[in-house]
Amino acid sequence: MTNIALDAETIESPSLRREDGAGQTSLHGELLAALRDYIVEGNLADGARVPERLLCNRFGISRTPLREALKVLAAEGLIELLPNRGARVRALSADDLRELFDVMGGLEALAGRLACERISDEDIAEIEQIHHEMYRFYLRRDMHGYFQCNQDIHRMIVAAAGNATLSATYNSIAGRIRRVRYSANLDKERDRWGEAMREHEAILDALRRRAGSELSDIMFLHLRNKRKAAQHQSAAQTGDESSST
Amino acid sequence: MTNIALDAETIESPSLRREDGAGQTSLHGELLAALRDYIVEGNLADGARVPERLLCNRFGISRTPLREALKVLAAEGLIELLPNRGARVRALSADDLRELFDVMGGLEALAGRLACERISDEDIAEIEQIHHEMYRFYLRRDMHGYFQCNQDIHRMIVAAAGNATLSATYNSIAGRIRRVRYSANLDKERDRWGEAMREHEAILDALRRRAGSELSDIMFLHLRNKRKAAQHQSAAQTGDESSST
DNA sequence: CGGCGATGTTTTGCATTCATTTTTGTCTTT
DNA sequence: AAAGACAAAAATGAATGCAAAACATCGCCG
Repeated sequence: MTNIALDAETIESPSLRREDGAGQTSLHGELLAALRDYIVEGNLADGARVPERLLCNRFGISRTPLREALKVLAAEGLIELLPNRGARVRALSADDLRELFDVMGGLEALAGRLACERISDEDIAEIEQIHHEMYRFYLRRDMHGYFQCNQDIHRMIVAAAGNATLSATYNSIAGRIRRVRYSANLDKERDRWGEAMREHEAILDALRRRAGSELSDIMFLHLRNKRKAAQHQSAAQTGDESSST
Repeated sequence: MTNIALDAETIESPSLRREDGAGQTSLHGELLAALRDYIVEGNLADGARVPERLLCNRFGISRTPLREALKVLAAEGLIELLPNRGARVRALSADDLRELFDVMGGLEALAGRLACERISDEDIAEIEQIHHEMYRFYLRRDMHGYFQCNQDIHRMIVAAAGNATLSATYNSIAGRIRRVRYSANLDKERDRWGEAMREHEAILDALRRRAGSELSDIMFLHLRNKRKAAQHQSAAQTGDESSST
């Protein structure tokens, strides 16, 4: 009776692990997360239509729960629904990226401000530790490690804000941005790298002093600079590669 | 063949106007908006279960599109889905309100900052006009008119930020907050009223000077004070009414 | 008399079905 | 040969059907 028998052995059920141990994971929630990852990880090209039938087989479910998940993803802004023409992966225009980065900057600015109000010395110490680790990666020119630490720090600041609504909103925006590939050649932006390190120093300094308003500014500008770097690189990719001004 | 004939004349189709004129309104979108309004406007009590069958009749649709809309509203945070136990209207705890107000403050702070970067003199003049109108309402102690202008100003600043993603996020958060009833006896908070007016003066001043960072601070603190007022009042309502300290 | 378990009803979640719409492929016409 | 028209095929959007879970009612036993 299952729809699994449709195309014989088409089914790999790539995700959808039904771990019922701790959290009640209500197929819908699982599927939603799986499908979101599937799209965020770039398994579908920009603007491509979302193949319902295929995904149904892929995840071993019928169209109803899949379509429910699609509506949610559309509300999140990850895909768009064209009436009678199905769902498309939403391609991010340069303007969309500008918007997303700025909103992300606003949310991080808020996170910094709130974090100053309630962060403990221990949490600051923990962030400092990651920061030093990140610095070592920076000295070693280890992009991957640096990037990891960088993300951890930002995540920790958002967490330190103690605001679940903020975290959820932040994650949603971050997920949408994550779709774009900052093809790892950030090496070209060596200057930016050093600048980013200095900004992180300033972030830590403001955090230590619990200077909320100040940290808020720094966080926003930090993201603004990140945005500029991303835009610059994006332009360099789509345009000619040689003209580095 | 319509399912309208279910319970004879039960159908009033309270919303769901199918205006096909300009925008393609894809039943799903219509239903989503209608259902959101239905809940935001308080037609269902806090924590009440969302009656699928009833709403299907109410809107003249089957369970499938309704359930799709419910998933989206759950993702938005307006309702919560309990596995195998349907949807409940999400009751906002004091902590939820704190979070929502702070996020709203962060978003308005961002809106102010961005608005300073790109707002035109004409738009500022327009805001000033509303501001003066609001001031007249304030002098006349006309709560309703004041409140209307107030909201208009905040909306205009968000719009002036020129960031659709920000607007969407802002509207989502604002919608969730709107569920709580600031039962119109804000009169009790006369002091706060004057304070709010002064804050709005400062907002306009910063906006005129395009002092983004400064405006950002003011906006956040403005919302923070609003939050305090709301919390204070909420406490007064749930607790004893007489102790106005 | 109160707590507990069985049984029938309702509700939920998902699969399936059905009516439209869109898309594709072919054929005709100029 | 290109453009348009038509028809077949597929996909979409919504309704309905069905198994399982929750809920309620009632009888049973302590």
